[in-house]
This record gives sequence, C-alpha cells and structure tokens, in this order.
Amino acid sequence: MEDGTFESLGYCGDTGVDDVLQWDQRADCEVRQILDRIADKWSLQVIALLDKRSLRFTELRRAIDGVSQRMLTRTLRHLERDGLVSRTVHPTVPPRVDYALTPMGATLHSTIRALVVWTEEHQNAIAAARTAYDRRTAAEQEAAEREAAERDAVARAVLPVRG
Amino acid sequence: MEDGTFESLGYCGDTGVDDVLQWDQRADCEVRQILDRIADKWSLQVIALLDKRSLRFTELRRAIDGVSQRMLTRTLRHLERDGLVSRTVHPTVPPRVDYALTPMGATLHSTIRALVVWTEEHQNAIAAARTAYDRRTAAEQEAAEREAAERDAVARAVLPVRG
DNA sequence: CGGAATCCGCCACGATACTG
DNA sequence: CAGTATCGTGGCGGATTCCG
Repeated sequence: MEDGTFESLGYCGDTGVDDVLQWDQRADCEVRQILDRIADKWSLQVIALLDKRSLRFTELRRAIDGVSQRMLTRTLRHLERDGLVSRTVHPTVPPRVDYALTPMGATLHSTIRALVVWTEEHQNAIAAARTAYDRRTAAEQEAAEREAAERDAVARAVLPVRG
Repeated sequence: MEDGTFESLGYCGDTGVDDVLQWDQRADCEVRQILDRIADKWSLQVIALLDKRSLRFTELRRAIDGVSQRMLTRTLRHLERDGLVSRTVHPTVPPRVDYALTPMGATLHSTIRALVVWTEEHQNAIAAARTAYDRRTAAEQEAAEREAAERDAVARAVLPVRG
C-alpha cells in the first residue's frame, strides 16, 4: 500500500517517573515522533496555513509551492492520524475535501510559536557563529595545506629526484 | 571531505515584515534550519545531556547508545557551528575533548522544554487518535474488499464460466 | 478534484578501517 | 581517545500514470 509505514521505531518503557528534568532519557521516545512530525519538511507550513482557516487540498498545494501531491497527501495523512488535522469529504462532484486544524493541532501550533520566536531572536547570532566557524575551519585548512607543502619541499630538497 | 554539506537549501528574502503572525510565510526559512537541527535524531539527546554538565566525546558516545562515532561527530560539529555547543581540546596525551552547552544552547534547551511538556500532555490523546485512525482505515479497507468480492461474485453468476 | 500505485534517483546513515 | 576516509545500502522524496 504505502512505503513509509514505520511502526514503533523504538519502544520506550514507562519508567513511572514523570520527572520532566529527566526527559533526556526519554528524548528518543514519544518526543521524537512528534518532533519528526513537526520538523517534517511540509508539516510546519501546513499547520501554519491551517491555523488561519480551513483549506482545500488544492489550496494547500498552491499555497505551499514546491510540494508534490504525493508528499502533501502523506503529510496530511500523518497529521490526520495524529489527530492534529481533521479531514472532511464533501460528497459532491467534483469532490471537495477540506482540511482544518483540530483543537489539539491549534495548541501545538501555539507551542511551536515559542520556537519560532526563539529562532527570530537568535538567527543573527547563529549566522554569526556559522560565519566564524567557517572562517576558523578555512584558516585551519589553509594552514594544514601550507604545512604539507613545506614538508613536501623539504623532502624534495633532501631526497634525490626520482625518474 | 564530507558528504553532507547542504548549503542554503532555500534562501528566503527578507520581507522586512517582522510580524510573527505571518511566520507561515517564512516557515521554510531560518526556522526550518533550526528545526532540522534540533529535530535531528541525535541533537536533542546531546543538548539534553550537556545541559547538566560538560561531557567528553566518549561519555556522550556511551550515554547515547546506538549512535555511531561518525554521526556523533557530525552532530557535534553542526551544533558547534551553530554556536549551540562549545568544543574545547585539551592538548594532552591521550587527547581529551570536552563538549559543553553555550549560553545560547542553554536558552534553546529551555525553549525546547515547552515542546516536551506539550508532548507529555498530549501523547495519550495522540496515541488514541492514532488507534482510532487505524481502526477506521482497517474498517474501510475491509469494506472495500467485501464490496470487491461481492462484485466478483455477481460477475461470476452472470457471465458464463470461462475455461 | 483528490487522490493511489508504481518506478526510480539520490543521499543520509551505518559499518568498517585507518590515523595522530 | 577522538576523530577522518571510504564504501554499501535503505528509504525518502519526486515524477509519472491511472482511477472514482
């Protein structure tokens, strides 16, 4: 039927401890699945768009730009399965399918906003860090190459030239 | 040198609008990169572990369980490049490298907590939604098969038997 | 219009071996 | 100990085609 049915990619036994401070132990459990969902290439945009109003399939398709019908379908199916998006089929001709955010989906959306805000606030710092890192890396690379060239020159001066 | 260097998988022009309410338009921009980072299979656990105290490479390797040295290295490099994790090399023998969360990394960690809390609060609802969805799907599947079988039976009754 | 089914390219990941 | 280099593979995602 489908290719991407991943059942339980890692069961995590209930430790009985609801201590959020130890969530790193469970980071690969439920959290991972939700994270994989919202971090999905298209899910985020779908959720964002549906937060305003419900949309039809083609409306989403046009709005998102770059998404294939296959991936949009898959994304919507996943979100629907998780109870984040509702799907209502109108038995008309031509068919009409409306997608909307469920209450739970709406709460997720507002939760994600915190992350978006964080990103907005730190994107400059991140960009700066990246630039600095790349400059350091490039410098080290260049230094290593100079060193190699020097060793090569020394070896050539000492050893007799072959062939 | 490396295989996974994905430079700017989608530049997003600065709209000049800082309206967070329209972040869906920019959902595929900076937010995506951060999300891809923290949603990474290992990044989350690394950040969570480093929040307590700084750790050596091997300590992380043992703590995470299942991570290959290659992926751990890549993950740490990415986090370091984004300025979320600091890497300090002690010029001893045998070599010793300590990883720690930067202040920015710490703020990200606390931001992610909101998402973890959301997941904790809704994981039961999500599990229920998934079960319900799967039951509906299975039911529709079965109905479709019954219908097909019925059509087949009718066709067999009407048409003469071939061969 | 809103999908489902099929084929296929590509690269991200993992395992392995080697280095300083 | 803390990496880098290389290779093989699975699965994700896109393009295409067909259906109700």
